[in-house]
Amino acid sequence: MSKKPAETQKSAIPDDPELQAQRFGRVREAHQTETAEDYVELIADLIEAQGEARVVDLSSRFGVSHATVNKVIARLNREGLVSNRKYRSLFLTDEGRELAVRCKERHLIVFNFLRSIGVPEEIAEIDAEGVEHHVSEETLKIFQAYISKHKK
Amino acid sequence: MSKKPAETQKSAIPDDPELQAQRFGRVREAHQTETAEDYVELIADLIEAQGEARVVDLSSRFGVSHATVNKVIARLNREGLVSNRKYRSLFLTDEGRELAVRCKERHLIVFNFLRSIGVPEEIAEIDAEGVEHHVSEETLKIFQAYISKHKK
DNA sequence: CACAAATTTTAGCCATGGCAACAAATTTGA
DNA sequence: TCAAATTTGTTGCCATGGCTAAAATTTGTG
Ligand SMILES: [Mn+2]
Ligand SMILES: [Mn+2]
Ligand SMILES: [Mn+2]
Ligand SMILES: [Mn+2]
Repeated sequence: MSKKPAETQKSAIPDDPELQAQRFGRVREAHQTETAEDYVELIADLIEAQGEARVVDLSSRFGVSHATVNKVIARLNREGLVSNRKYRSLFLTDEGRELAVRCKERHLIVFNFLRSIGVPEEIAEIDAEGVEHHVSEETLKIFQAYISKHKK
Repeated sequence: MSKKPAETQKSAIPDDPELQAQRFGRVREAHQTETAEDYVELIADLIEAQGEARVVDLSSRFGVSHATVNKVIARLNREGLVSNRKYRSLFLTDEGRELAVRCKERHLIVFNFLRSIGVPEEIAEIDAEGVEHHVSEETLKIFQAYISKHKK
């Protein structure tokens, strides 16, 4: 029953269970940090562009209710990424600011890479927003190298 | 306070709020379907490789408890992707099988693309597992074209 | 100032996907 | 055969991130 023709199977046989589990574990980890990453990135952008970041802005730019934003902000505060006082605009802690910088760099590399292989701008914007959280440092370096090599 | 030097800012000004909201909405949509995609894909692989897919296998390969697997399977059943009878191994519905095929194709394209730009095998395996869910059809076509052009 | 509008917070609800612990069924093997 | 081991299912807990509705605060206007 498990005697397949010894041909080189497409892939059929999933790899070692533990290896596979590690990979899925990595994806779950990424999901854990994803919200935090997008929030600090957008907060940093808003502060830079408008001088301050308000719940209303996050709400409209993320496309979620302000109640949701509040709940997430509470978590980020608890985790030391955001510092906020009641009814006042939002600030990043040092840690939050550092994370934002790293995320913006990464986001831009993913976006530029997609553009450089020919993905249309708006599509690249959409894909980058999700892909960024799942690209390893190694792959990021390769993206960066590719961009450098292919820019005029 | 909001008077920046009129230089060409890196990106600073986030784009139109509604556009941005659409992008994040897309990412949230992808997260909705992500679990289903990985499950049907793995179930299909297991059936192909071992003749059947059991809760135990999913549990060990995803690296989560069997209780979690059970809960997800219940949802996939409710959504018409998986058909299962108590204490029996798992099956895909026609719809589930179709989804699995599409997901495997997409997964493979993402993986092969990463390999073709020089990402090491295991890194490519890890990244592909997350990236696959956030790559648009358009980008996928570009990936595919790139692979075709660069295969020896 | 006073009051209306906008913003923020809170409360309470839901679905998903994690977990441990216990219960039930099936399979294995002595 | 039948007891032990394995597998599967169930229950109840938690955190996250969605929502609506209502309350509290700040802001802006007359
Ligand atoms: Mn993102
Ligand atoms: Mn981003
Ligand atoms: Mn995946
Ligand atoms: Mn996959």
